[in-house]
Amino acid sequence: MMEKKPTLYLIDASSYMYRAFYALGRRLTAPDGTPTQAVFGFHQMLQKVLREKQPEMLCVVYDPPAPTFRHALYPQYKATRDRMPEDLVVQVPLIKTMVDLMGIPSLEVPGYEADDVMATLVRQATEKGYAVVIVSGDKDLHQLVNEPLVLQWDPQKDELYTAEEVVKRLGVRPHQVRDLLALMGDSTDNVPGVPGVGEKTARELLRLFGSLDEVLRRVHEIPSASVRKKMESAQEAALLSRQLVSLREDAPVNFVVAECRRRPADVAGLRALYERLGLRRFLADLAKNLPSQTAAEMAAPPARRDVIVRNEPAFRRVLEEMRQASVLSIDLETTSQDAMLADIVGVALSWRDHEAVYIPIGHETRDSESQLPLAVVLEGLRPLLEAETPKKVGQNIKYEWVILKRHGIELHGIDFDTMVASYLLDPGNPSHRLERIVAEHLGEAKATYGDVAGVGAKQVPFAHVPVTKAAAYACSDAETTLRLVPILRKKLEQAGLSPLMDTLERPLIAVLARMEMRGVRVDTEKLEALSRILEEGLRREEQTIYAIAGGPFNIQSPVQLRDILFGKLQLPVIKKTKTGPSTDMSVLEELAAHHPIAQHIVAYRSLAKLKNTYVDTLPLLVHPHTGRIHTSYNQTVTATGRLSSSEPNLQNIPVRTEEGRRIREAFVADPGYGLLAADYSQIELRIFAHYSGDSRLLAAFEAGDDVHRRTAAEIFNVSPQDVTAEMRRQAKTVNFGIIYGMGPYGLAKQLKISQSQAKEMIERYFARYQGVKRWIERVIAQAHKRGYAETLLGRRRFIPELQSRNRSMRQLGERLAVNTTIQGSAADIIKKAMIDIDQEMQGCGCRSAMILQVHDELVFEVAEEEAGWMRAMVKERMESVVTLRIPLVVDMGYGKNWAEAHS
DNA sequence: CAGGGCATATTT
DNA sequence: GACAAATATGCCCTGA
Repeated sequence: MMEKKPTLYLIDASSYMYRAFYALGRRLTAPDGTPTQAVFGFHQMLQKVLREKQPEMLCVVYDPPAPTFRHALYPQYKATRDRMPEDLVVQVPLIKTMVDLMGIPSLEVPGYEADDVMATLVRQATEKGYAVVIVSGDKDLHQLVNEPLVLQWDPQKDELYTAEEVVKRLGVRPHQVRDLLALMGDSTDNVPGVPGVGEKTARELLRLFGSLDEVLRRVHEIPSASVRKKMESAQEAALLSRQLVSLREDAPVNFVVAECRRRPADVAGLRALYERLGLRRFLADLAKNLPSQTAAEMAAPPARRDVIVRNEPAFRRVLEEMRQASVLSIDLETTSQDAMLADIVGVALSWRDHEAVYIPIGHETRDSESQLPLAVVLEGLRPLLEAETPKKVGQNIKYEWVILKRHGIELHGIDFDTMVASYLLDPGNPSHRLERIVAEHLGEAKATYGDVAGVGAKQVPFAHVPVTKAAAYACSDAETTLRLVPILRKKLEQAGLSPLMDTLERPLIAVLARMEMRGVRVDTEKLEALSRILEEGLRREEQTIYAIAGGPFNIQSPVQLRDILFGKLQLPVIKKTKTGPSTDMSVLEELAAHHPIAQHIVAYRSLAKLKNTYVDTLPLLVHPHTGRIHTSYNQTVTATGRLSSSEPNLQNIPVRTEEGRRIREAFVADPGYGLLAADYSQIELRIFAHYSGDSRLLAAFEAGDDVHRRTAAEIFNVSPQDVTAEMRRQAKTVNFGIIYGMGPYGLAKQLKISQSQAKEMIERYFARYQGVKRWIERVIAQAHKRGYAETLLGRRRFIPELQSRNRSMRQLGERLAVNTTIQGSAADIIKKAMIDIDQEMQGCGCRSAMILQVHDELVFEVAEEEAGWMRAMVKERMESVVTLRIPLVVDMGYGKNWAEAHS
């Protein structure tokens, strides 16, 4: 039997260099300032090819320097192209070096463009019976597609161009592509084509005649007189164009199988290159995608000395060593991701690079015969953990803080959190998992939790992981965290983020931990009663809807609902989603005018939402021991610097509707306590006023006016006392819209007015608040220049969208720059207030506690006898946390439950 | 049957 | 496509 021949992958280098260069903008540079975004993008593309295709044979083909034979043919060839940007020029040799070091063959033939070289290799390889995949997104190369032997693939878009796909894209078969390009021309390469003939005409001509030669031979048969005339006068141009776009198959190269085989990578060379370019994370990529043994070794962590502590003498020795340490990395292994429910299974500690210890405690496996009791371990560690030194570091150390506190140990001396540091360095990054941080900043591959305990259905409790396996994992966590600290600290320093870390985010860790632990009391009986009421309402709406629809269906299924509304009832389609007509709230509101069913669906949805998401779910989250609800405050999630809350999310508890307020009534204070709610009044608009220095906006806040009323008076040109409720409502929407960068379209939709009216309203706003307009322009310009937006306390969010070549993406980037500055500064302010207030409360040993944060609001559970003091202290701290050009104002409310406190 | 994508809903 | 930041739920399809 004949062995199957490997497929040859030909990689079109230029197109990916350009694409990577422009796609990533100017964000990536090496420590020495060398731009690296093209190297980065090229690497990503190569990794994808290697990972997904594991090619045995491949070759990267470069374009040679101009001129090529085409310039001899037509001096203006590619004359309209800008010169390669200098920032890209310097990256080309880096990319070539990288390709060489990776052991990937490459070619560059003077006088012949990469396309011609590839065409030649395609011919030679297919003649020998090899299949070829052309790795490129370029449409010129479609002419080489020749199934089944020759295919084109674009790994970045993940599109495979078969002959059929080419027809779909261009409307002609692959062999007709060059004739199509010859007729229509190609503006990027300055190929003239036939003047007046575009893509449509060219395609039609080829459909009628099959080829350019036929078109020219039977030019008198062309049905349209004008096209006929154009063709007659441009025969020369058409033939020249065809020469230009035709790929030559006679480049002076020889396809030699052995020369296209992948060679082993030069590990040391790559390491040096990546180190120099500040792309250490690539080392970890390599380990995954290069089968080469050396590459895997290279990216594996340096050998680490793990000690498993199984008896008391060993534990005492370890404690003695730790007492001498200045920094201690700590990682608890437990039975749950939820710190309030987790039981300790083991403790990993590291205080010297490449060394760590694991103390198994609660493993239930065959190799767990000798484990120290939890109490012994905790009592042994207590003095170290409660002291300021050694300094404690960790990855999400709030988790350890809460668990230790539950065991009566208060962790002191928290010095660094790698998760928080990674977040501050790049808050837009969706992952701050340890393995990703290690890959990026240490260039090492690391086992994940899933690798050790399994994922999904196959996941086992950590206690069932064998001690040796658990130890390796836990030690690697603690030890890599320790080594990350100085590296991340330095990067924070270089970015000017150290003060934000030291004075805001790090002190906040313990504050959030205390809030989570205290939790909030929920009146489950009240919720159960509410559940029954909602149940009844749901049943009633359901019956009504079935009656109108003429039969039962699943109202909660968008698909079935779509069939009923737009099929059976023939209601007009207002807007569409990706999958079909939309049935969301705004659509149903409009449909209410056409058909009574719409309002019932709105009512049903609203009841179902409240019941399923809040009323029936909150009681399930009551902690079995504390009887309270303990949310998680996530410090490293949002791109703007806000906190988020989950399990449950207490930041989106309903407030607008009557039923919603009933839910807030179920959030109650303990007996002897009350709830104090304190919220910043108009904080985002105040920040706007502060930053912009706009005289009218500043005056409104200084006078203590109702800003929305003032805005209404300004944009409707009436005196404040003549502002109607409707005018105020519209002005309020405009004010919020400005913060979010809303355009005429969005405002029109929101206010249900015409787009021209909305446009006029925005224009009037900016005419009255010219300082605001100028500031927005300034912020956008600065973000363009720096590549990031910056908040009041120096938080940075990178905005790659600003470098997009897509206009709407760029505009999104500009809105992000404005909104992040405002929203992020508000987040900075309230975080600082939380720290100040917490410090005040810790200092006086009071019984009251901060329990909730909802972006511009803090909620406290206040001991009745402390209520007066708390009220004054909280207001004072919140209002004086920073000094802006206008005062910060805090509104307060007090009551037995959250609804009452909110007024 | 788990997991992911989508549509929808809630908050600031 | 058009207005920023989040989390949660139910449906429905995909793939083991």
